[in-house]
Amino acid sequence: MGKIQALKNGSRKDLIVKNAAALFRKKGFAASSMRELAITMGIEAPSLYNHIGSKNELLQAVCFNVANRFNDHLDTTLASAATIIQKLDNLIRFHIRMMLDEFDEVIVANHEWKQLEEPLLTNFLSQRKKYENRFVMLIREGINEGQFKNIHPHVATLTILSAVRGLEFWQRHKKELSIEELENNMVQHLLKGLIK
Amino acid sequence: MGKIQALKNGSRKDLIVKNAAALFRKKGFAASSMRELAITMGIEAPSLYNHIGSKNELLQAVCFNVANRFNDHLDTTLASAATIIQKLDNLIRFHIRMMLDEFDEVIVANHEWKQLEEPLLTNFLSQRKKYENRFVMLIREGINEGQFKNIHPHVATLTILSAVRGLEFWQRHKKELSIEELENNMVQHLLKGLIK
DNA sequence: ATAAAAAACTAATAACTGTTAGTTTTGCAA
DNA sequence: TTGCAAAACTAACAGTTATTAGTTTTTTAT
Repeated sequence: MGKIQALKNGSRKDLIVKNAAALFRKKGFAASSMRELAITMGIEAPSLYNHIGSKNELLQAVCFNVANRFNDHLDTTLASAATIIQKLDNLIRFHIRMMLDEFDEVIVANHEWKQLEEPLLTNFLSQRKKYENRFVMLIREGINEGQFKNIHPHVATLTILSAVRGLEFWQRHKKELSIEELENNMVQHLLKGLIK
Repeated sequence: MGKIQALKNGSRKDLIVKNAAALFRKKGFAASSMRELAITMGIEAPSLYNHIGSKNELLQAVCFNVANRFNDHLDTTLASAATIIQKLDNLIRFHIRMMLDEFDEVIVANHEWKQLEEPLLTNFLSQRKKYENRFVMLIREGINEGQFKNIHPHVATLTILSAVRGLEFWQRHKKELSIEELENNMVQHLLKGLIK
């Protein structure tokens, strides 16, 4: 068997991580075996260990890559000169695009973080809590400035982030709606409501 | 070791299913072992098989119990004399209460249905699709009658159902808000929006 | 008290798990 | 063409898994 093909940009390890994300999403982390992952690469399971350290390391790579992407975007958005509503709009749209563009990775990070090992599990959870708190503060700011309704900011944050996460089930209607239309529909619903 | 204690109402099997739901929620189905489950019952793993047929049967019980609860409630709600908005309000509040009251079971059904075996996997998914379609039709009806904004009804359905499912992360703020206040906040956000 | 049924136990198995050690093959640079 | 590093291979392991078979204990009903 010949060597596996590398991506144009990225090491062989990156390709393994990408295939792992796809496999973990379909079957779940614990129900996925290294032998199955090896098949997607066209090699034997032990050969994977020329490129990676362990199965758990693959999950870590996926989860923290996703976390970093979200954290970086939140940094730049909150630091921008946009209005509160523009910032929130921007954040929602970014979450939607991440769900669609990095489908496997984001879903794995959302579903399988429980299987991370300490101290990474604690690290991941505290990062997520911090992210959520900054989101809450933005909404609280909007309430204080009189632009948002007096909705409990934790509830509003949960509602928004969860609604977007639900896009993992969107695949069925991809053709009916463009990404931009999808974004507009969700943003309108979450910001202005369903009732006329 | 004596016999395990039965619930006041319910067989020993029901208690096993209940403990299984709690275990599966905490660790995930595939990462949970029958030995761990046996420990929660205070017995040895093989003794479980005096009451149940297989590990997978436990997952089936959890998933289809939840599905039946939701289907039954949807039946009665849609058949009621309430207005469209009242029906939708009613459905959202039921989902919220199910998330809080049947925490373990609903989360397991939402997360671990992938591990169901055929033909039950297909059965479960078609039930869920059917449920979702009836939800979509209710919203479409509201749009046609001019009560709802012209939001793509599949998107609105996804937004509402996903937002509520996110209550699996709510535990942290339980004390700050009563269940009724939580319901009111979420319903207002999902029906009337965040922006004033 | 006794018989029957329910439910616990111990021992064992075959399949599968992630991972290692050691060896051979491959592909690129000289 | 040759040498070397990267990356594949085979064989194997120690541990865990769900589950079965067979036996003993416990509870229930008469």
